[in-house]
Amino acid sequence: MEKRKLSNCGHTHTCNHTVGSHKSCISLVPIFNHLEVEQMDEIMKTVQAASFKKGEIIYQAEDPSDSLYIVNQGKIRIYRLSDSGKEQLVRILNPGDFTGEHALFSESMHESYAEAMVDTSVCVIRRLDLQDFLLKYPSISLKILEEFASRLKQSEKQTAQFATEKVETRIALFLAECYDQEKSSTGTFILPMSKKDLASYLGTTPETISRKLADLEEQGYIKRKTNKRIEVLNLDGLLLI
Amino acid sequence: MEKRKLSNCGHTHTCNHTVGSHKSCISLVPIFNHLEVEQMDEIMKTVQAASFKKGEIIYQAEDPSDSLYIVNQGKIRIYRLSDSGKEQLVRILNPGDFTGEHALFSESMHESYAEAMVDTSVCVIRRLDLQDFLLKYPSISLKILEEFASRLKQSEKQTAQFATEKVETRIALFLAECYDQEKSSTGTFILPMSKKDLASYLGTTPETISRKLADLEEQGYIKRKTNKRIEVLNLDGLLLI
DNA sequence: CGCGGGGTTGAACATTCTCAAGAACTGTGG
DNA sequence: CCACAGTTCTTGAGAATGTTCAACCCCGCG
Repeated sequence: MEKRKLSNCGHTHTCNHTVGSHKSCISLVPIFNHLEVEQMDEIMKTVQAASFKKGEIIYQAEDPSDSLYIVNQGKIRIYRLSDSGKEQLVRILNPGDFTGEHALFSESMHESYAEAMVDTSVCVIRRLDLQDFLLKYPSISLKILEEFASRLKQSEKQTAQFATEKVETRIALFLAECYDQEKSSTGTFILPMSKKDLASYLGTTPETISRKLADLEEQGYIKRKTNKRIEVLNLDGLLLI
Repeated sequence: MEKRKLSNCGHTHTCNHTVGSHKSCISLVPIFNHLEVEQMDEIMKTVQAASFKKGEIIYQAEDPSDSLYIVNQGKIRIYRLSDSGKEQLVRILNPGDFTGEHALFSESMHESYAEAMVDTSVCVIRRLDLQDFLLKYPSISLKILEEFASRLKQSEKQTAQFATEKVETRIALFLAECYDQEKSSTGTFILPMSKKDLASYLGTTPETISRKLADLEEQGYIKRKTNKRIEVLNLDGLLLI
């Protein structure tokens, strides 16, 4: 956190240049997007803005966790370090995504690291402010519970995948998922991260990713168009690996 | 769900024999144990009891999920099946634990299986009843959020462990954790499940479990007293593997 | 006492990792 | 616009780690 810039934009409405972007930031988040204008304004008063340069650490393991971070612009890498020092990429946050939720409702430490992948601006809500708000407007709790439930489901699914599937299968499933999400008409999609990050995310090495992609191409399931762009030739086949 | 017995014990207070056990069941659960007597009674009115014989399935993947299950007596195995048909043990529920939370807040399907490991009785709360209750008493939401946050944290930790640690390390960490939880004065603990289940939980095979335990014993970290009872000789060593 | 399931052990095999070297890409300054 | 430096990516070969399959053991239970 070397050159971090913090500006409080809620209590005084003098810094007009950022208020607008906060609002759009907050309203992007599923948790909040059903709120009335007045409630939204109330939240806005407690929100702070912060920006981070590429490579800066937003929080790290062992830091006390007491804020929710919502991405306004940019990209954030969330990763963990194992006891043996190996890194695992947990997820990548894009505008509208948030992090910091795990410790928001219980006082505790972060167990992961958040790093700005590019210059990034975020909105910060402190735990106590959010808790007040939740007690006042219970409907938000249900939204958050929904989001938590969905993350939990996703995480348990991923755990099961690690436990039961081999690397090749995990890669194939990942490709299929990316393809699904982009649903471009060209039959192609773009890998959402570097192969290095992908390896870390899937619990393997860049070398293995490289080799398996070559295998999949050789077997006619996919075709590598450029470094990051991949064409899917046989989706059903991919899902059966 | 062959011989499942359902009895509604809330709306009429005639079946005294079970009301007591429900109450103790509910009050065991962290989510509810801070409630006032009146609120508790209100919940009790919406709770149903169910019992399952050893081996019976409580719910399975694809079943619509609309209830929270709280274990009163017995043991429940929660597991998943991968696309390729392999099974992964997600967790084992003991009295006071609950399941069904993932889909409680969003309409969806179960993705896992719940099977009674022994004769088991549970309390069931339907989604809509619980949601009403949450909106009425927001403080419960915070408790549930806390529980969710803790599960999410745990699950992400486990995912990261699968992604970065080899089987031997995962086993060592698991042993250390069991040892911690039992903190018996004898320096021993009891494996909480069969080696078969343990293999499924840790994403490996019974053969590997067997071999690694033999290795750990040979290297002087542990000593197998009986089939399930293990003595820890060098905890620090275990944690460094 | 024999049956069956879990548990253990061995040997061959499959998968993935590691290390090392070279190729391709990216961004930067001239 | 090009050349260079620093990455990231790919490929190869050998080593480590786990899995599979098969045989056997052990113990509880009918």
